[in-house]
Amino acid sequence: MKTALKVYNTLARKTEEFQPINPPFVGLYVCGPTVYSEVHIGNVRTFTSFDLIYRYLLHLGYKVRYVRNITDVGHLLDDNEEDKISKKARLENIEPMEVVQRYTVDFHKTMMLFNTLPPSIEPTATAHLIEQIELIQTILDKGLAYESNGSVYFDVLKYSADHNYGELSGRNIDELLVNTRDLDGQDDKKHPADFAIWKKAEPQHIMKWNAPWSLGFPGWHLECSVMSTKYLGTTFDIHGGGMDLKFPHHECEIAQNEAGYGCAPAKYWLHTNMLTFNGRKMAKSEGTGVTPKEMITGNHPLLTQAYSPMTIRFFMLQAHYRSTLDFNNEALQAAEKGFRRLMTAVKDLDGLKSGNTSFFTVEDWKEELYAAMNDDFNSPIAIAQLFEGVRLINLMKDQGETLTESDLAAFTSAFKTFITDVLGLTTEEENDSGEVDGLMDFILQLRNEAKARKDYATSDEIRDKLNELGFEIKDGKEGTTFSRK
RNA sequence: GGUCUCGUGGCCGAGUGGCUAGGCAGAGCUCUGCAAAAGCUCGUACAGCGGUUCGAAUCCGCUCGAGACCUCCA
Repeated sequence: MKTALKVYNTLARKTEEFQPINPPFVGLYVCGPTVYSEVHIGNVRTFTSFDLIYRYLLHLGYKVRYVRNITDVGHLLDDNEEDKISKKARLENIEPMEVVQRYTVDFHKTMMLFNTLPPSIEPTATAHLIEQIELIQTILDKGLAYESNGSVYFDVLKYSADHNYGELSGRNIDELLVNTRDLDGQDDKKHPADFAIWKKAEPQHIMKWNAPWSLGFPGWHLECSVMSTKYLGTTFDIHGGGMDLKFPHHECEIAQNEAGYGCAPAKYWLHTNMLTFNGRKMAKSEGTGVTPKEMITGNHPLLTQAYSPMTIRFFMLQAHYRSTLDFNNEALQAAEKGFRRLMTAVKDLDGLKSGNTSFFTVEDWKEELYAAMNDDFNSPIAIAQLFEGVRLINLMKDQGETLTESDLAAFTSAFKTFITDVLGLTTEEENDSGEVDGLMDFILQLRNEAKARKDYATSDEIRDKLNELGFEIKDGKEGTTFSRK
């Protein structure tokens, strides 16, 4: 390969060459979902983006430990309001951990539909309470947090005396201090910019644990600091998440790690962009989230039809992970057709015969594929290159072009590997047994016999009827094939 | 109000100082009994106005428009 992998590092605000701390090992931490409701399709995009990144790192031969947490501790909505998980539990009159269980299972099922690989470790916040309490104590001991009415707050002002709080999200502390909104009920804090690392629970709060400071629950940012450190070490390679987590979540995480462990948690910070719907960000809290189920069933007022998980995955991969992607029916339908054409080519690849000469240079074609992915995981370009491959495949199939045996093998392998292993695209199961194939072969044989005796009335009738039933008939040079519409 | 991002052909979406992105849709042609599929060709796009430059969609400034973060959020 001529090019090296480069990644856009939010911390540096530029694209940098990717150099793992301990090659061939790579530590990758991604902020996972809060399991208080179904994920929406925007969440799916983020995890699909990191799935692409994970898959490509694996493909390059790195030994990746991919950690993605499950946030199962509720966190405050805002003042005097109970947290999301407790609220949901109260509304549905069930245990908070039932909420957690239900939506964790749902999350896994959904991500499997979209063919994302499971992480190596998927730790939960509730299972790491002890570690979180320990980190709070450490930060307290170092004098960078203070206790107030049973809650513990991170002392941002004191921390920023010799640390650059705001380095990730590009804010400076003075502006932050001036611009922090004045919320009620923050009297416990010395300063509005301070954030809770332990919060005393109100009596009605259901999820709570005993800690030296109070019966309460940990601050939201804490779990990631603790779990990433526990499983990947104090400094690991890549920390990822949605752009919306840059501030305050990731900024606070860095501060906690610096304060508690004395070093920055990650070398590279990668942030994925949002999915918009009619130009607006999807957010659970805004009620603008379209769920994967609604997408797959088409059961949503703004959708004119259902879209399969692979169509959606392909659609997402056609945009770069750092760009916003807007959603509409026309674009999704285009993706559906394009995806089908791509997968048809994959199938056609197996029927190709090699020749004595090659009509293009496989290595050059491959090189561009890798160059695209090495450029900060540019999947849209990689897909464009794959479509160039589709054209080449069709030329071999229909126009008599050839590759030598070894070139054809190399091309086939690269083409398939990229689609299946790197992009994670699979043929949608048509839940056929061999029965349909057998039946179709028989019917098409009858039709070809009719054609042979120029009985076009019969052959067209068969084709039209099969068409109605959802099968598309194609008469090619090498015989007749069919596909589902 | 502060910080920042973006505005590309009918739609989605790459690129980013001079070289074809790609997909879908549309038009024409070839192949074919017809059709489908496929191949080839085409539209000459970069919000507007200035500036820098031999040359800008790409750099700078302004204007307009959209969005994100500053508060839970992927």
